[in-house]
Amino acid sequence: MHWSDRIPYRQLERETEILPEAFFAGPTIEVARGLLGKILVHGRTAGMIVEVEAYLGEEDRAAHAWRGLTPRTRVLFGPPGRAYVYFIYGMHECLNIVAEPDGSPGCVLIRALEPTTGIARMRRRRPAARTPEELTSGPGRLTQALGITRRLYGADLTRPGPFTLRRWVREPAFPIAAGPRIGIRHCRDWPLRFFIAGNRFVSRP
DNA sequence: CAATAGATCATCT
DNA sequence: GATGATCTATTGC
Repeated sequence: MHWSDRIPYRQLERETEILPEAFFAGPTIEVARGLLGKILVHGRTAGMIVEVEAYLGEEDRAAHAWRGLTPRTRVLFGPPGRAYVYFIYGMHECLNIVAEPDGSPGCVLIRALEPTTGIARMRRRRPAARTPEELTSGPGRLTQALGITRRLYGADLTRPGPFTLRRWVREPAFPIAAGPRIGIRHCRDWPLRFFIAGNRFVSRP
């Protein structure tokens, strides 16, 4: 029960369904909390979301959308349920999900996953990981493990295909905790980081 | 363990 | 030309 898949791909297809666009059209904070426990799928690899951060629109100075519409932030101002992938620190890709109705630029940063499916493939993509936690605990780590890059910028996660967000047909219950966001300068105290309390795959317990 | 340096580039000033 | 929603290896306790 160390490096083995918790959920085979076939079972994942059977027991989960794609989240509809309406799921992402609500207030960013609600969408962020709602994404906990959902399944991010890319190709034959997948993981359950255990940690996220909400980034609001013009009132949030830490958000990329704060400066308004630019070539990079274009997708944030479009319809919800799309992927906002950006490159940071000359090295890493980060995945966000666009929230709020068309025209309103909220988004949710995916910070950590619990790997469920395709773990052998994830290990090949992340040879530096020495434990299952190091595979997908961190925004740059999980994109590397799942093979997510800027190539997927603007992708629609609500359409059937290799890149989707899913929910369990029978949803389990779990405790949610909140705290300040990580690695930002502005709005440091806003409690917009949400995670599944007690989960080993959260990036900072 | 904790602290820190280095990698390295898109974006905006 | 500076900065950043990070990760890794290395050093020092």
